[in-house]
Amino acid sequence: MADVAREANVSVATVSRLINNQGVVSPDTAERVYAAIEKLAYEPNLLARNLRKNESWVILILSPNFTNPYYAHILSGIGDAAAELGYSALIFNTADNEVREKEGLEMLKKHRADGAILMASEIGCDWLLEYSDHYPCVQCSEYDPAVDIPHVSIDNYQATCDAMEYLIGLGHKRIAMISSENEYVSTKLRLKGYCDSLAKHGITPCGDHVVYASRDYSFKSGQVKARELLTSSPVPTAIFCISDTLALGAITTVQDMGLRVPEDVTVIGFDDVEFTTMFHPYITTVVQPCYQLGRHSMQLLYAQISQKQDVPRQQFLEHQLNVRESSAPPKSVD
Amino acid sequence: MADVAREANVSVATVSRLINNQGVVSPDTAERVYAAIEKLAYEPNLLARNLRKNESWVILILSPNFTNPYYAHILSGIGDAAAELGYSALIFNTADNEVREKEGLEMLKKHRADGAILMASEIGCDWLLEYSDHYPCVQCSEYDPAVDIPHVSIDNYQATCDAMEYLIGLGHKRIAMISSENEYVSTKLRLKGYCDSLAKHGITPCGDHVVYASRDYSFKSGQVKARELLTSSPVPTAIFCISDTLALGAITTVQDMGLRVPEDVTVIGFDDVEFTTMFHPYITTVVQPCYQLGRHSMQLLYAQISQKQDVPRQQFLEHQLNVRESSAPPKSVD
DNA sequence: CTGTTAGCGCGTTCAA
DNA sequence: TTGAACGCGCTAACAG
Repeated sequence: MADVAREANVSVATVSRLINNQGVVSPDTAERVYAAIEKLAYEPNLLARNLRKNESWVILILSPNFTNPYYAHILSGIGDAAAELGYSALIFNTADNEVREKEGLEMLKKHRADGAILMASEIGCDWLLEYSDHYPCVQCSEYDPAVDIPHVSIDNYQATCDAMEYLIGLGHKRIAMISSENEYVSTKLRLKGYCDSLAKHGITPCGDHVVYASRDYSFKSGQVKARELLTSSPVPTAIFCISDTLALGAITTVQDMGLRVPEDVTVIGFDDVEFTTMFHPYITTVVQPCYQLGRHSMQLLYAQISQKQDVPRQQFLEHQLNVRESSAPPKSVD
Repeated sequence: MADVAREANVSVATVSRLINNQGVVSPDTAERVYAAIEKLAYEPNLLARNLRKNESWVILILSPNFTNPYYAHILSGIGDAAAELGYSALIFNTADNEVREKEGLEMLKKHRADGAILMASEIGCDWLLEYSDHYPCVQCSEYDPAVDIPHVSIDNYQATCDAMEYLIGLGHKRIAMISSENEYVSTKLRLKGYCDSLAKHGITPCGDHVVYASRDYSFKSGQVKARELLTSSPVPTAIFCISDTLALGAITTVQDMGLRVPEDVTVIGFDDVEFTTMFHPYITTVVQPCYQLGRHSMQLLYAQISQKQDVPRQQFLEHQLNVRESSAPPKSVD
């Protein structure tokens, strides 16, 4: 910057004013400065600027992993929105580990980032308040209703009710659910939506018809749990899975057991990731707007960082039931 | 830091020396300082430290997207290795766009990052030298053999030859290839491996048997191109696809046309992403060690940043052919 | 409209 | 073994 100033015969203050569009600079000096910047290929040193202004223009993304397509799409949305707002996005893999998560949040204290977006917080994450009280934080998809941190998600309860209404409308009565053993609020709400919907229609759920897959919704655990369901009695005519990967696992197992989807068993999923339409039967699923979830999280974070007034604590995005090939009425209505 | 110094009755220099393990500090003053750090929950300000040392401890990852599982796994490897080395990983979505790519690399000039890892560079990327000459850069998976930038990848030529030897060994003679219209070195080398392998066995390739899918290996284009192949004459008995997504598209098309995989047509893929074993037929494919590709890229970048001597310009990782269910001998050997 | 100057928080001389 | 002082490159307050 000093070089530019010398080259243009002005002071560094003038150069600074110009590149920050601050104050007024006469047209001809401006031209000289721009010429010097061009000539010397000058780029401002963010290290110095950020120290001076005490801001990093970096945001932190905490995720249990980046290969799961669900997280990958959210990541994508955050990244794009961040870039548009002039921020750089730092990724931090928590490996689903609270210690790692705290490690990541320490970045905030060290001024490496101006704020953080957290994915996959479980119920009982009040310890997060220690950070969110001091630094801008947003939770994406998962949150604790009892903990007051701004978050964005879909309405998991309503989404599940929609799916259940659809299944019940199809004539299904013996509807099973493959839930998960994690402590996500989405898991809780989906279970509640399932139970309430059955109750509303006077259907008594069979105790064996709710099973719990691995915390990360693995394909394999979907297979295992589907087998459990199909060997239980009475056998369900429909299986509601809280993720597409689980649904895919369930479908393969149904088929391996010599049954057909949807003729013998209906299977529906949740999320709508790519592979739902990569092979038949295309999977009927509840669509989550992952990319938009990411974008809105970033915007919410930005609102906090820029100290906007009345930042919403909660934001719900629209979900949608996509009916495809893996669902149909039950064979015989008993 | 001044607070800590005051609290411990020492100067800031002593505090600094201590947290950087520099010089010698007497045990008892050290203890006082540590106590003060603990008491005040002091965390060094990276903004200031980095300005002083003129380094950011951030590395930049340029990728055309983060949702493609292939890139997502590399990203994961880079991120983990970076964290182990004390670096933070910045993601930058180039959207397969050269302008965006340059935009990303400008981060280096601005001192936002100490180095960059580039994915998906095409042949003819000499313009990159403008950056790689001044800042540490590594190319992951793709590179230009004519451009001297350190890179890590598999041996695409040998990998393709291995796959072709397997197909030919199975008895296939009419082997088609779904390549891509991009300009990646991997695409070139795989095409060469395909041609050379056929020639080596005295098989004259049919001109119609090499088709070019979309640059991003989309599922849909795999379907379209497979249909072209299966309606050409003579009909191929095997299709070698340069990505698993293409292979999956091809398989669904084969099936939609009333044929069976592998009984009527053999299909093999490349990369080995999750869905190769998510439904039948499990896909025979060439395994790329994506995660390791990412890790090694980061290590190579680190070697450059720390000015190690004799940083290798080229690094090949092991590939492997995974034979599964989508490949078999042709029905009739003609 | 422009220049001088202080200081962001730290690491690193140099002198004591 | 410790502390005082300087400066990294920049922005902002103030003076002119």
